[in-house]
Amino acid sequence: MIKAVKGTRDLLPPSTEVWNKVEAVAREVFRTYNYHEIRTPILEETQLFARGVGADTDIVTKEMYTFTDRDETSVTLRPENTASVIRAYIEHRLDQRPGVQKLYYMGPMFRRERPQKGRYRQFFQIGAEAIGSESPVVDAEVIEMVMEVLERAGLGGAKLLINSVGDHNCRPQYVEKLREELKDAAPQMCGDCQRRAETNPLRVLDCKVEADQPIIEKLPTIIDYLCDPCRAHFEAVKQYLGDRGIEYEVRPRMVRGLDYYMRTTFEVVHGALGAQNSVLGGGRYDGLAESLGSKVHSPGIGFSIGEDRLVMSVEGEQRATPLDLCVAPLGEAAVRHGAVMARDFRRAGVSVELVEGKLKRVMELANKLGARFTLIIGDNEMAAGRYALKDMTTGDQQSLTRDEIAARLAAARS
RNA sequence: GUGGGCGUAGCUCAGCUUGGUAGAGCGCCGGAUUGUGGUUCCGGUGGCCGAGGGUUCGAAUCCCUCCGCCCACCCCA
Repeated sequence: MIKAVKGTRDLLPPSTEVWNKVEAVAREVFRTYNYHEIRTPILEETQLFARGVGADTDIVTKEMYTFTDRDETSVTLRPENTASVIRAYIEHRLDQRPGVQKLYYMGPMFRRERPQKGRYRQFFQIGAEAIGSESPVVDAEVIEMVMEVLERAGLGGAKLLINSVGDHNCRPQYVEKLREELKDAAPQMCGDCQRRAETNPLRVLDCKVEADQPIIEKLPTIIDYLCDPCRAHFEAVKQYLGDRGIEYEVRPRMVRGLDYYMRTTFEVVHGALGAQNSVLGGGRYDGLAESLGSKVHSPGIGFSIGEDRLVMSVEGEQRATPLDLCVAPLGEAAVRHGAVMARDFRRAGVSVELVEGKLKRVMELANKLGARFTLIIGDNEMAAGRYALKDMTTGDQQSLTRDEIAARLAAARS
């Protein structure tokens, strides 16, 4: 028995209706902010992620699906999409196009982690990138937009967390300071933290071990060490969010896992997601283009929604997709007659299922399919040009002409 | 990579402690006479009990190994 590979899954109806709805909502919101879709390959040269995401990150060191192609180049199934979008931006000289480039995407990403609730090896992201501006106005607009998507997708009770992680100017100084403090503090902390103090000091900040919290609270935060330009940027972002009435919480200890982030970072969390409670993450990446070899400075900011997680927290009771009409032809001649009628109704936008068989069986099936109406076509009906249309909710049945039926169906759909 | 929980019918699960070669509900299919669904009643389909090995006269049940799924750590979407 062949099964879906570990960490991947089949999305079946009616759940796929929810996915489509979420995607449709996102596209509609993106449209109103003048974002346009970009589709990049799922397969990229491994170098792209090593340089873009960061050679020392968990993603690159142990989570990528990498293999050697037949021409000996190393290729990787994309673990995220920002690096690809920037690659495409550089490759196609989108910096030469007028204005800020506002791009969105949706599709599968791959990371070889141990699966658990809300975490899959193939997962789907809906994301957007605004490239070509350093303005905090853009930061606020991007955040506003993604919050709009969440709200219109039906997600309630989500919490927006923001932070600034500084830039190449102030962050190294902060990390240095943190390292210093940790020399004294780390020995009293959990084993993981002692290890992290060496490898990645920033990670100590979001340790969840209860006993470590008092110590962590005394450690300096990046916010206190921001250089003036970074501080001004962060203050502006907060002000613009305030102008829009967007509620947020500053989390000075929030750390992001990708190296390219600088200045603004943000995240939205939601309960009922299990331990993986983050629905989306994003931030500014002003140096990413350069680290991918671009000669033009291309500052940008973007986010990525975990679509699996969004669907999970939005998904309520799923009712089967409604069917407008079930056609029940009685006999061979009626099947031919009914098939033509079905085509005409479909052309008018009505969803139609044509079912052969004994009337009783067809009626039972129509009921199970949730058909709004059933159209019975027998010899009498064909001779008279009037057909029996049964309203499955009320049980009423009327003898109507084609045009009358079309009108009834149209009326019921509106 | 490391823990913990769980694998019995399409689905949700009982049976396992105290071994005697499988059950319920739902679903699916059919019937309750002619071209009418939902409710009810009757009948039926359906399982190498995750896989392999061991103990035993006999294993879904006890023991070992493996595999799979889930949850958590880690990390992140």
